[in-house]
Amino acid sequence: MTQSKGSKHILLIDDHALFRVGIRLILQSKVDATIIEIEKISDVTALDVDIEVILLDVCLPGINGIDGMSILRKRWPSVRIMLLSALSNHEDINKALSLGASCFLNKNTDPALICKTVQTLLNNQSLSKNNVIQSSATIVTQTKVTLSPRLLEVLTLVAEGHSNKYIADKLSLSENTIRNYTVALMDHFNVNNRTKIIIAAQQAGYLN
Amino acid sequence: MTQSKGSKHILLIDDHALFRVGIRLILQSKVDATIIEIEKISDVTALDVDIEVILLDVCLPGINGIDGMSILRKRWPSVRIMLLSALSNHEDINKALSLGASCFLNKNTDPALICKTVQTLLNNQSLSKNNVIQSSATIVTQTKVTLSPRLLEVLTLVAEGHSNKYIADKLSLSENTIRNYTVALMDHFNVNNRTKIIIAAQQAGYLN
DNA sequence: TTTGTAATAGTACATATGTACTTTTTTTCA
DNA sequence: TGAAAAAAAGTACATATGTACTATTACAAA
Repeated sequence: MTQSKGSKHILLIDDHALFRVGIRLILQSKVDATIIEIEKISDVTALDVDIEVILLDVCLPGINGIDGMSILRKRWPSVRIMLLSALSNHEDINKALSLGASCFLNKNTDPALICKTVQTLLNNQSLSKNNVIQSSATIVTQTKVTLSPRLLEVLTLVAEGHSNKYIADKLSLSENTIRNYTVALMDHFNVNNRTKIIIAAQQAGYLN
Repeated sequence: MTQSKGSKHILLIDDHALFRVGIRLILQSKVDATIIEIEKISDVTALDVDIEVILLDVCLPGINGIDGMSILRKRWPSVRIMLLSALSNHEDINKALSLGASCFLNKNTDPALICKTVQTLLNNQSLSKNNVIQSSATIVTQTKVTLSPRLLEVLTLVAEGHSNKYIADKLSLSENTIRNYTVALMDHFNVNNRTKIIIAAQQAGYLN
């Protein structure tokens, strides 16, 4: 599988060169995208590309992967993030998923499964539920697909405190449509009212 | 007027020693409080006192007075802030007032009026409307009194995204009471729904 | 000692939000 | 080309919020 037209980009963030080489080797022949490597979260400032998928090590020098997610999200609002960790505890997993990670997986996960997952995310498909927990040592979890541009637009307006009616007028849409979008946002963030949408979106770095 | 029982504290923030001396002289004999002086916003970290009123210069080295208000508000949620400036433009005034300043006044305001205003704020009274704009050069403006402890408590819960019903149960109050409090919060921040309460409170430094 | 404010609670009504679906059209991609 | 997803809009109903008042109690300050 070689690169085609739109050429997507995967960003690999890990401070161990050896691990980066390993991942690159696993993905390179199987996945249709350019792989970019950096060592730590703060290196993203130097990048000037659109990124579709990020493979992010939890344990990093400086800002750790989980706390760094909001920085990455601010930079690329629709990016899908895969967290990688040597050992995985439930707290990390839950925090990562609630902050909008697409999955969380153990570094000793079967390479074929890593490839498959990356490709699914590149395709902007939702991960299948049957790989929620794989085998004893290997953990993979899934959430929903990222927010569409329109949802992101509505999110911004909701976060400015506007009513559905105002947003509808502003975007020349019906109030029902905006209501449907706020429902989609509540589903996405797993909350049940618009104030919690704002709080969750702030924490996940979707705003500002 | 000498100091009595509870001894209140006024914090004077200005980088010009000469001005600080001037203000101290004006206030000392007329106002019933201890006056503490610092040169810049960042010096507040060293303070370990409750402050009731802050006289804050707009033009400061480092963080300017208006931007620094949220830091001061975080430190003392109920403090009443008086902004002082040599020249006063409408933008500054409006921003300051929307961020919860109690008044904005020109440095060449009549000393007697400064004293009277400080004393009114110390007494936790609302400033009278007739000193909104005094004479040509001198500007004084007013807003409401700061949030009571109970309102601050409700604000925190609203800002966590909870419903009126939930907050009522949590505080063992009626839902009607919470509704009355949210109205008070909307009045205070000059907004018309709870999401805007959160946004305004965040900007003013009431949260975190 | 009266005046004022905070804290509490209420009523009644209008409007906004949230829940739970169906439907149509357009775009995208395998 | 055909299936899937995004975008748009609808209906109907339940619940939450916002508006606009009144009322009681307790406490603190002039």
